[in-house]
Amino acid sequence: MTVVTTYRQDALPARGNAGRMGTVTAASATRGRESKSRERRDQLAESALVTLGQLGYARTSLREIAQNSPFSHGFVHYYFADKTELITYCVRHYKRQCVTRYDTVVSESATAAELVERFADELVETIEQEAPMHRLWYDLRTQAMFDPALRPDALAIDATLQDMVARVLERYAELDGRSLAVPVAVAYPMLDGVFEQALLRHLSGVPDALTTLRATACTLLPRLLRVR
Amino acid sequence: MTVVTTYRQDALPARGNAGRMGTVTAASATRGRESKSRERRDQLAESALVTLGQLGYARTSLREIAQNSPFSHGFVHYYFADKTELITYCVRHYKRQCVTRYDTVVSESATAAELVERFADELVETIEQEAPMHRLWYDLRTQAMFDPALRPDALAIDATLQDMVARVLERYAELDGRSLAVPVAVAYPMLDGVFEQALLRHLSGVPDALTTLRATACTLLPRLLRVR
DNA sequence: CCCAACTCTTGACAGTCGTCACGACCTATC
DNA sequence: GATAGGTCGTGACGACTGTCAAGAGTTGGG
Repeated sequence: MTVVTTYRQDALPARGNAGRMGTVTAASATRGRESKSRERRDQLAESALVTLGQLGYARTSLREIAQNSPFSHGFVHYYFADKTELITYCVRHYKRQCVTRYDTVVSESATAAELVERFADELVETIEQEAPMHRLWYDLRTQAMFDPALRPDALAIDATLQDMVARVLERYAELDGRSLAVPVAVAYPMLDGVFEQALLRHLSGVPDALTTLRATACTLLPRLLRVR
Repeated sequence: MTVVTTYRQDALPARGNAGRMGTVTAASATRGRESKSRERRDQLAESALVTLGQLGYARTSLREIAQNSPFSHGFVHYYFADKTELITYCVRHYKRQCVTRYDTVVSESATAAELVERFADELVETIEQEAPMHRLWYDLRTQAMFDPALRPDALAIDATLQDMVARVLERYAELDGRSLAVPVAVAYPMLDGVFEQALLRHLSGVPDALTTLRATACTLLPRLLRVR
């Protein structure tokens, strides 16, 4: 069984106005349709992300997504050709808002010590507020180990998250007047592993999972800089 | 919908001789049956682990497991009451043989430098030889974030793996005459994150994923010890 | 040698899944 | 205001799932 994966533009619906559409119609009307179409897709993605975060990738059916949204299950297949197309669109949609998570920490911290503290706080707060979202991300990344169709997205998001960590660490090094002891490509998986473990333990009801995460971050970050 | 989870002994089959059986039968025959029952369960687990490693937790059906084994799909339900019972039994079965993975590295390395080299080699070899097994483990751990029934097993296996890493690192510190700079509870998630990232990249066809893993391990381990 | 218990296979049931065709509704254009 | 096309809900199909009942096949004890 061979699977042919075709890349589709994010803005174009699956079957809606996907075909030839600018034949006679005015360009303005087409643009109006396109924007409305994207709007619908984003509405559905927003709703689907909640369900996906609750149930996980495998247990979430298209019907369940539709049921937890103001739309019907036929609506889903009108705007998305496939289940995987919906999923990847949802995760890309989530990615956009996730990247800016630590930007204020980077821009507002005046000293290295302050940056560490605020970074650790933000780590904890992220789990407290968006634990379902993050387990969904880990779910997708793990499924990418099995399904080749998910790998480009998983690797791309990983790269984006690594860039996010890079901005934090490089600003931290700059504030402290030192340089990074390990490349970001090493530091990111390390921090990610610590974060993932804390997420699992937090979801499992381990009481001090988040306080441990905070302490770990505070002791770990200084060790990522070169000894003076 | 409430789900009642009942813990079952590993040695007892689901419905086979699980009921009252030692009424008139000789105890020796009962023991013989028990051992044969466990043998059957292990045979099925061995076969199921291959399928699970190929398809992943969600995509693997009981029929698929049976089809890739010399047994029928009814056989599965004769020895295992539930799908989750089969899965957890399989993973426990795998856990037993995984723990001893780095024991020779610990016992045979004469110097700290040799231990680092052999540990890094073993990391790479593990991915090369048992990538499907490890993505299955990551799959199960991620599913535990959603399904509470899997959490005890996931946390238990994580603890076992952490103990394994602890034996390596403590021996490494001993050989080098230094002490660990970070507790093992921090070092394990770090190394696990690096390993997980390398596994994903290796499965995704990134060419230098394993050589990068090896280099990372060699530079990371010395940084886990206190400065002299 | 027979009978009973154990072992395992076959077949089927109820439910859910992704997918799609059909038709109703709405909107805008002539 | 008729009409064509975009938009979306309803219903159904086929495939697949976990689960279980019923009955063959096998084994061992009397």
